[in-house]
Formats: sequence, C-alpha cells, structure tokens
Amino acid sequence: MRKGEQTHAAIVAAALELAAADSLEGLTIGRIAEQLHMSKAGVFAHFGSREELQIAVLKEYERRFIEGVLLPSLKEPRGLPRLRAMYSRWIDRLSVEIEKGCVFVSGAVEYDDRPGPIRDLLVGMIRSWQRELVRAIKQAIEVGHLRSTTDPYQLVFAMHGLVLAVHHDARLLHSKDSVTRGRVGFAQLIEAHRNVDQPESSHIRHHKRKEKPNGTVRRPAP
Amino acid sequence: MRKGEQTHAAIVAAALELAAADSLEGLTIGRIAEQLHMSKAGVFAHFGSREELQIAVLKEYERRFIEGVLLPSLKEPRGLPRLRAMYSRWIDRLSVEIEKGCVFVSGAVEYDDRPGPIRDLLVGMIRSWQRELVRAIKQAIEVGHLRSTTDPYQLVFAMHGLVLAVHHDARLLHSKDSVTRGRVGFAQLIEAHRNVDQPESSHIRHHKRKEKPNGTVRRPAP
DNA sequence: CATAAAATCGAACGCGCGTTCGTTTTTCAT
DNA sequence: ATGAAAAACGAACGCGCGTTCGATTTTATG
Repeated sequence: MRKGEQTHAAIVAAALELAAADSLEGLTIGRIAEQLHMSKAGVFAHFGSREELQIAVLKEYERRFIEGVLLPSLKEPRGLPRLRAMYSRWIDRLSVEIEKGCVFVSGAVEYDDRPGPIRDLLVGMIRSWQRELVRAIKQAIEVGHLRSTTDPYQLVFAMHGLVLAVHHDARLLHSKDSVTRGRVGFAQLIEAHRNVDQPESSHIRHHKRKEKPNGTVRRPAP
Repeated sequence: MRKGEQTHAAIVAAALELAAADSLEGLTIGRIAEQLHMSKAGVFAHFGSREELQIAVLKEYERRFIEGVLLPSLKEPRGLPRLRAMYSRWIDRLSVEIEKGCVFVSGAVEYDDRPGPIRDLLVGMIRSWQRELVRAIKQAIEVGHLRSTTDPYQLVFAMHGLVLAVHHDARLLHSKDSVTRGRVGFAQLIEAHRNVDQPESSHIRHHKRKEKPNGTVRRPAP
C-alpha cells in the first residue's frame, strides 16, 4: 500500500504545477498522465473523479500556503510586525507564483459562478485567511500600533486589492515593478492608519499584556 | 446585406451576455446559436472562427466601456472631480456587471498566460484605460488637488486593486457591501494624497490656465 | 416577377475530454 | 517463493466542441 500513497502524492504535486499554469479548471487528467508517464486510467483510479483530484490539489495548495505564509508570521510579535510579515510573505509567495500563476487568484475568478464543492472549499480557505488578517489587525489596534478608528476588514479589503493588482500587473501587463508597487501600496496604507501617539518600536506592548493577563483577546464585545 | 449586419449585431450582443457569465473562453458557438434559435453553422458563418467572434465581443465591450465610463467623465472639470467621476463610473459599471461577471476581470486572468490576438487586444484596452487614469491624475496634480509627491501610476495601481477587490468580494464571497468598501477605499486613498494647501473647491484652476495658455499639458518633460 | 447573391441550415468530421471496464502487471505480507 | 491484494494499463464509449461543406432558404436588386 506504500506505493499507492507515493504516486498519489506525485500526482497531486504534478497536478498542482499544472493547475498553477492553467488554473484548476484547466487541469486535465491526460496532461497529468503524460507528465508522469502514466496512463490516464492509472491517474484516474487514484481519485475516482476529476473533481476529487481538484479538491486534493486545492487542499495541498492551502497546506503549503499556511505552512509558508501564516505559520512563520505568527512567530513575529503581535501588532504591526506580525501584520507586516503576513503581507510580506503573502507577496513573496505571489511573486514566486507569478511565473506560473496563482491558484487562489485564477480559482477565485473561475469558480465565482460555478457552485459546487470546489467553490465552497475555495471560499472557505480565503475566508479563513482573511479572518487571520482581521485578527492580526485587531491586535495591532489593541497594542496601539494602528488607530482605533481603523476598520479591520476595510484594511483587509485594501490589502487583498493590492495583492490582486500585483498579480494582474505582473501576469497580464508583464509589469516589472508590480511587486514593488504592491509593497509601496501597503506601506502607504499602513502609514494612513498608523497611530502617531504610540510608535511601533516601543515595548509598552509587554507591559500592557501584564496589565491584561487573560491570554486571548480576540472577539472584543461587538 | 442589411439582414446580415442585423444578425451580426444580435450575435455579438448575445455573445457579450454569455461571455459576461462564462467569460470569453467559456463562449460556445452552440450556446449562442441556441439562445438565438439559429444553427451553429449559421452563427459561425458570420465570423469564420471562434476567435474572430471573441475579438468582436471584446471590441464591443470596450466600446460600451468608453461610452459609459470614459466619455461622460471627461465632461467633468479637470482634477479631482474628473478623477472621481472616472472611478465612480467604473465602480458603477462593475456593480451592474457583478450580477453576471466582468469580461475585463475574467479575461485578465484567463489570458494572462495565453498568447495571441485576444490577449494582445485585452492588454491594449486595459493599458489604454490606465493611461486615461494616469492623465487624469497628472491633471489633478497640476491643478493642485493632489500633492505633487503623488506617483500617478502608483495611484492607478491602488485604484485598480480596489476594483479587483470589489469584484472578488462581491462575486466570490457574495459580500453585500463590497461596492461600499470600494468607494470607501478610494476616498481614503484620495485623502492620503490630497493637497491641503489648495482645496478642490477653489476656482484658482481657471486663473492658472490663463497663465499657461497652451492647451494640452500632457507629457511633462520626463 | 425573376434571379443572382447572401444568409442560413443540417449533417458530418476530427478532436480531446472524463469515465468505464476487463486485463495485466506489480507490490508485499506470509 | 507464493498467492492474494493493490496498482496500472489499454481500449473503448459518449459527449460537446469548432469547423467544413453542399444544399436550401431568404433577401434584395434589376
């Protein structure tokens, strides 16, 4: 049974690569089989349907995103440093994927009108990531890095827009400096919401946490 | 020969509708024929190839965009009013298309990796629109509404990102207030680049134009 | 009204797709 | 080493696609 899992993983890996280039909907069992020197039926047997294969690809993509973007950022201190890390690694990942294409971006467009399990999965993943961003922003407000007037989701909205613009300018318009523009845009965005009273570099954060000893501060009363 | 042009236009109109829902690449001659109660061959004969049909659809889309977004905005006075009108009408158009889908947005993703005449046409159209936005921003700087430190294309980049985010949140995430978020984001963006010395409402603009009587000011020395 | 031209049709072709199924090969615990 | 289980195969099916082509209908002009 070990061989099975092995090729299963190889198929997902190859499919992930093809999906990046041609999007999830462009995935073709024949092309995967060709790249792996297998028969179509051999590839097919591992999943039972093309849709199951697409779902496996999407889940693997999210796994890598969490591992490469979210988890390392959580090691940064709460507030702006962590938020900056999340955005920066997000852009980092995108700028690598720009050569091939990004499954989240192309999937978002392809499945915005195609109901089904794939769409549901994709929406769940993006919502989950946005929730993490909102949480990080709320923490940045709590520790005083961002103004309390900042609307967390509005900021996520603008950040997401910048990411989409980076993808658009780089892939469609072949712009060389789209990644730079994405970073500049974020810097300006943060500057506009920065709390001038309490600079980010101060270490008051730690004192504050001692004043409020209960660990998790998410979900302040609405 | 009059009947020919008539059905030709009807085909383009129907195709435009289908392309909005399923994107340009999802266009199907069979579906168009079905909707028009015609035969596939009858539809096909008007264009000679699917690609020619897609090109016709794209050109028609641009024609409507120029007519509905660009031209009315040019009637607004130069500076912030005109820039605001361009963005506002852009969003207006998008919020109508949100029900079905936007050809520019889906096309941008579908053709970012698919060379050919359609991609070239799409890129040309988007570049052209961005050029108009850059020009409007430069004028807003000249008349003193925006700070001279404003990087025109960086602002276009951020605006485009907001538009993409509106499309994304509305179509994929079914967000009710994505259009509002798009407008708020733009307002914040403009506020960040506003020239505090010279409020938009002042009419100094006219005096300035008398001082510099040469009509077109585009392309200041680089 | 006749008639050439233009428009539309219906049937068929080749293609690649996902999927099915019986067969064959490989794997792996005994 | 052996035999059952797992994995991979090859051929075929049905489907919808863009496209072709000869026949047919409709249009517009003298």
